[in-house]
Amino acid sequence: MYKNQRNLMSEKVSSRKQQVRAEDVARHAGVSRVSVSRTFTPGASVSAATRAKVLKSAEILGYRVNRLASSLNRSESGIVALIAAEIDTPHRSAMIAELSDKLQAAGKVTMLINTSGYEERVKDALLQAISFRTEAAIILSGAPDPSLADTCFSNGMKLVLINREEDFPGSLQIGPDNRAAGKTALKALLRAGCKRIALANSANATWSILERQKGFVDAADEAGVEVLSEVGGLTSYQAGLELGTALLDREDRPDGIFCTTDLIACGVIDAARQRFGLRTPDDLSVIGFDDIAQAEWEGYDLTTFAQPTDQIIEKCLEWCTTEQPETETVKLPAKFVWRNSVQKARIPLK
Amino acid sequence: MYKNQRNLMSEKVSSRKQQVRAEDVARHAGVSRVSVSRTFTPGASVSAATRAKVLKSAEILGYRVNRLASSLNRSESGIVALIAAEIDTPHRSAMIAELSDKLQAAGKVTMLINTSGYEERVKDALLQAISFRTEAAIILSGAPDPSLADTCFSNGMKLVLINREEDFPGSLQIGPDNRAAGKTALKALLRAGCKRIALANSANATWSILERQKGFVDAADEAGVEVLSEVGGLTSYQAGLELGTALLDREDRPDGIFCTTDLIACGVIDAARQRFGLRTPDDLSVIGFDDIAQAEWEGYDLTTFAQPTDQIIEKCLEWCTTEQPETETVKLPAKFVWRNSVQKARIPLK
DNA sequence: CTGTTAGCGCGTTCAA
DNA sequence: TTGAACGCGCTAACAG
Repeated sequence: MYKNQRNLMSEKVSSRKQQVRAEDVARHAGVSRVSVSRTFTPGASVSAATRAKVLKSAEILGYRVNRLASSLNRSESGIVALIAAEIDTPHRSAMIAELSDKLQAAGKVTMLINTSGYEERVKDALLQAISFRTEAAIILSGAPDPSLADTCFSNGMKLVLINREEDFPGSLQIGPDNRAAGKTALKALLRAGCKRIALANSANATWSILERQKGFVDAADEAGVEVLSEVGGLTSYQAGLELGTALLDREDRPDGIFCTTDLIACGVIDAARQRFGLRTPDDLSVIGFDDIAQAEWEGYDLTTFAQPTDQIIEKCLEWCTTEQPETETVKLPAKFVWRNSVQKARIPLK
Repeated sequence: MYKNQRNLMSEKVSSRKQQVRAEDVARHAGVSRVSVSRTFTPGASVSAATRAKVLKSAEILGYRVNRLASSLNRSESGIVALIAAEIDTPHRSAMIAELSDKLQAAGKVTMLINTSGYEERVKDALLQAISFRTEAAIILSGAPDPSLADTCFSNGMKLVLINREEDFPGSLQIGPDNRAAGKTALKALLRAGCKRIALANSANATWSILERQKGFVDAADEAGVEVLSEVGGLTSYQAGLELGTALLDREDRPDGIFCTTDLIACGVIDAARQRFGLRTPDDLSVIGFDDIAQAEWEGYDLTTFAQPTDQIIEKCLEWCTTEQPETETVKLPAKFVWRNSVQKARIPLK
């Protein structure tokens, strides 16, 4: 007999993991198992008396609804996958902190999938999300394999790509307007009176970072300004140090540098200060991107662009809870944050 | 009739979310549903021929085993909960990055629960973990309600407390030996020839941070050294700025400061440099704790203690995969990382 | 408002 | 090796 196997076996002998079930609570409370279920289902009709009995018994037995089982039944897992690499990076971790917080507030549960390492992991991550019948997957880094689009869609899984534009039907693609920011950065350096303008970028820049670079370079072309371009290393503080050192070592030393990320900018500022004895903004103007916590630190006081994090997340959640959303691309303006790493002339740009 | 409802209803009319099931694959491959299940169960016996057919059909239909369902059946969810606050903080995010990476490598899935905000959320987080029949919960910040111990235990959920000692039966309590580190810090400052020694700590320090403080102060008492103690603010860079300013403003300005975290240390160093024109290590020796990425930045070059992260995580995973682990408390030595924020005398301490 | 019944998708027996 | 039957814990639908 299967039916009573569990109850017949001694607890210690059982190989199955024990847990308190609705049936246990029902027995304890002297009601039917369904009444227990109803007590924990918002909007279900149970009399106050039964409800009270159930709650009391549940409390005593330490009962919690098994969401694995209820998800299976209602085909709504309540889980949202966050797929990201380098999650210990300032901007990325801030994004994850905000996202997980807001997801919880919306009653969702977040499953974090770390894809640091090889690119292939993004595909695996997505497959894992599908396995868990995740309601949505929010991809913060890397590109998903388009061949998975159908599988996602046929499992009713929403997809959001942050900071990346990809041909992935049915997804929301959202991020800051990187090109516009690059353009603004150039204008700001020009207005600050910079004569020799440079760009510092990493060699393994992502799509969105390259967009910033393009915006900057294009604007320079339009303005007829030459850009000293230094590209190398990873997107990190260390790269910034090296890029800064290389730039400041030049005979035609730049006096205004746009760094595609704040981490790079911090490295550049430290290279200037520690290795060349130069100070921002007096000797050198520096602009970054992301507005990480360190940008505000007194040793950097970095003028930068704040990612429209709140708006991105708001739109994300709205989209994830929409029934059958259409493919959509959203570009939000990055806010220019004036601090004190750019020479005088604090003229607001537009 | 329930049985065929799903197939009878037009896909568009159905309110249930559609998904590819093992049964669909079985039909497509012309085998029984059980064969499909076996194909995806490691170690099950299926003939190569059936297996091939199943895999092909699964590929075509985009089938993925529903882990919600399989978890329910095998009562092993494969999910591990990570419960943490302030996950955008350097040390915390590094910890989460490492943990999630290693968990994945061990075949587990991580559920991230953000408890920033009010303390009560730790309890909710644990309840949520229980609901999802998480195999283990790793608590990185805050203290769980001991009343939940039974519920955790009766659901077979393992519990790990990192950096906190609490009366929570059945759990693993693990972290660095904070007292010993505090002691080492004092010795290092003395050997560096510091005459006026100070401590900078936040006003809302956690248990483990207070331990560092105690270790430092106790060692000072033993050595008969007076400690200028400045306590205030949150455990943050901003607090470090203020604490540093307060300390350096004193008439008996300290020449050696132990900061209970690296973030505070960075603030103190910036206060010294930006507000008083003092440099480390020439005018001031500073020691931190955590060895965050910024400690290595050239502008700080901070002497600090590295958390034994790898060992903590290793032990964590080992413990989580043990059948019925006993309550255990583990203290691991924090590694003293010499950089250049402490005056000369680089004498390794033991 | 309550209890009975059916089924969510899967893995695991048991008997062939 | 394969298929039939059962149950994991739960909720939705049905009937009273």
